[in-house]
Amino acid sequence: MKEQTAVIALSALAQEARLRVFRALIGAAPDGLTPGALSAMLDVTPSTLSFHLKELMHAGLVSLERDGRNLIYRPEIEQMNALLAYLTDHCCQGRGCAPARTRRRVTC
Amino acid sequence: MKEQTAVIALSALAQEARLRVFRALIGAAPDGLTPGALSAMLDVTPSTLSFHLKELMHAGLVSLERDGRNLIYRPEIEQMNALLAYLTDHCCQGRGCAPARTRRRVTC
DNA sequence: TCTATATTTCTATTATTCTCGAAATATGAA
DNA sequence: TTCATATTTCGAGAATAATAGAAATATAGA
Repeated sequence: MKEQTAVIALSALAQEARLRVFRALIGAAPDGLTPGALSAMLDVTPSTLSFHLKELMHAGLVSLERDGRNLIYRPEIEQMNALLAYLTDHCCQGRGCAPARTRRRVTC
Repeated sequence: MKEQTAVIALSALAQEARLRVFRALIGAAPDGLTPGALSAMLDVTPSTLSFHLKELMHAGLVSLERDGRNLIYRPEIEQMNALLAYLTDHCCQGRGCAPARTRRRVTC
């Protein structure tokens, strides 16, 4: 992962409403959630929610599928895993500390 | 980890200069680095660097020790691990996806 | 086609964050 | 105690991000 990509992904998560949205999507994976459901459960106005979902999309952290009248957002687990790896890579210059010896990955 | 703590930690990392500082400290763990060394290697003015280090301290992502005339900053690995866990917990409502079956942790 | 529902885009306002020079503080050494 | 080095704090300007109402768009069904 490039530095700029990581900054964009971290910025997307570094906001209360967006972090709630992302975690709600993680919890609802792999089914996903509609903006309407998210708006109701997180008490965010539709236009504000839409703004935040766009940020998460731009960061590659969520994906979107249309199902008839409904839109379904889901978390992009691989992007999340790439971000986690970026944050912990090269720990202790590779020597000694047994970084990433056990790795946190989400597989769904 | 509380939501607010996670937002603060993510905000601390969601900025190019601070992400570079944090990763430099991860790479230099467990020895740590002085502000002078960081300022030189990352080409950030001392006052700007100090502002960013304060943000990272506030987020609990780095710690500080004085050694005579030098200050030594180090990454707070446990806070980082807590953040990684917060981001991936409750994936798929615990069922099915084998989340965190293998966990990314940095141990130094 | 017309209507209702779901969601996004636009626009303006408000709020927050970043940057860096200058001044202040802390330490060790002469 | 005076000086030099290292770093932080202060302050103000510039840049970026968040919010939500109103209008636009897209879909499905009557």
